[in-house]
Amino acid sequence: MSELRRRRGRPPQDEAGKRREAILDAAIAEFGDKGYDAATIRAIAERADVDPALIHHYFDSKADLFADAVRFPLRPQAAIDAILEGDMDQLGERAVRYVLTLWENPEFQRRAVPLMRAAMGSKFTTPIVMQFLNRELAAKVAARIAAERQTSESDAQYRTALILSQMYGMLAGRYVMGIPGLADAPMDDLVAAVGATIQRYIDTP
Amino acid sequence: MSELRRRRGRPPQDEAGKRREAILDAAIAEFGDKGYDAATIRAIAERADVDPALIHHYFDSKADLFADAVRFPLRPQAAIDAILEGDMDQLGERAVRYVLTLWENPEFQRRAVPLMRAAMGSKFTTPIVMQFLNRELAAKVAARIAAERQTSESDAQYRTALILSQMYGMLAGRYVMGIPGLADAPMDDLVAAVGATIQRYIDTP
DNA sequence: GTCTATATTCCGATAGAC
DNA sequence: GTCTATCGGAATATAGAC
Repeated sequence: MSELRRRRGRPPQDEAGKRREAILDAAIAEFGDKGYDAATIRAIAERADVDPALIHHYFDSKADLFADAVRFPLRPQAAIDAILEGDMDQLGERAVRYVLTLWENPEFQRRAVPLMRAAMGSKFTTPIVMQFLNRELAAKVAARIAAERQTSESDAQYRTALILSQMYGMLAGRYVMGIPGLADAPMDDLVAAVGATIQRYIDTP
Repeated sequence: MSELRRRRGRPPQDEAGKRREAILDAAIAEFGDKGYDAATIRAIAERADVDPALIHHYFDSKADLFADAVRFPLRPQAAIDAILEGDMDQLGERAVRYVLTLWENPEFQRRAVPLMRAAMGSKFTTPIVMQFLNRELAAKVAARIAAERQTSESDAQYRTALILSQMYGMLAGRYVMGIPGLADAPMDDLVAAVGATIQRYIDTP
């Protein structure tokens, strides 16, 4: 009995933090498959071939583990500014191409999927994701639109929201839900089609 | 003690199915607030001021309760055909206006939100929602586009997926996540802006 | 129809030996 | 760092009295 137990006397510390990495990797996969609530620490431990208690040794709580698991994708920060700086006429296509290229990176995708799920998960998780999204992205886009197009602040916010809604729908459909026709579409097709939409949300009065 | 218990000796059967309605109403609210996994039968029972066991009397399982709670929104079925029948040139605006009008109905919205959450909830809930969506909606749209525009089946599927992605993003942003600028936009503005997008996804080669 | 009581399982988290 | 053992609670679900 007790055969679900981890094998005992594990070589203490294979290499520095190797098991910790395995835990994070398993957590990303579990949160990505099941969403935050349905994912369990025990299932993550089993997936990482690790004792559940070890997870609590490395991470204080389930919420902390989730935060660490999705930390990576927040990186692109710098590139966003560069994209917004270019000429306004091709901003739509440029933005879509950048976002899609980012998502084609499997490492990014794996960490971003749990965040996309959390954004729609509950009325409690939504504001957490939205706060980050607004601070890192939406505010900058709205400011750029307001400055260039010289519209009111609320109009810029409205245009930004339209852009976000199409971006979210595209990414959710392609990478999370796997909608047929969208998940397997060539990137260039999407850049042209959705890029034109974004551009129109920027331009049209 | 045991003061969390329901008051005993409830008037047997207020009116036919009145408590059952209260349970369904509470379930819609809980599933809408927290999503399927985080919502609990106990919390639903407390919200409905009902004993948890009574829920199991009316509904066999949590999944059954969820299914019954969101059953209503599947109704519009008939109207979809009417919208697709009209002239192709204004199909975009017509579709957006119809969808938004539907969602402005609070009864529809309350039941549709849990479904939208479930669509992004996990890799297990996604196909359940998608199957319904495809059968009731996507297939018809794709057929109409393929017939009218005389494109290949896969091209029609691609266009339909683009349309769905923008629709999902708009509804999720406006009614589920409550994105500022989108949640409070006048319906006519959205009909014009998003309607034009949908129309372009139908038309542009 | 309604509720008490409970079976059964699983959860996140902790204490402490090694 | 790793694992055993377990705490304390909450989950869904069921059996059966009233």
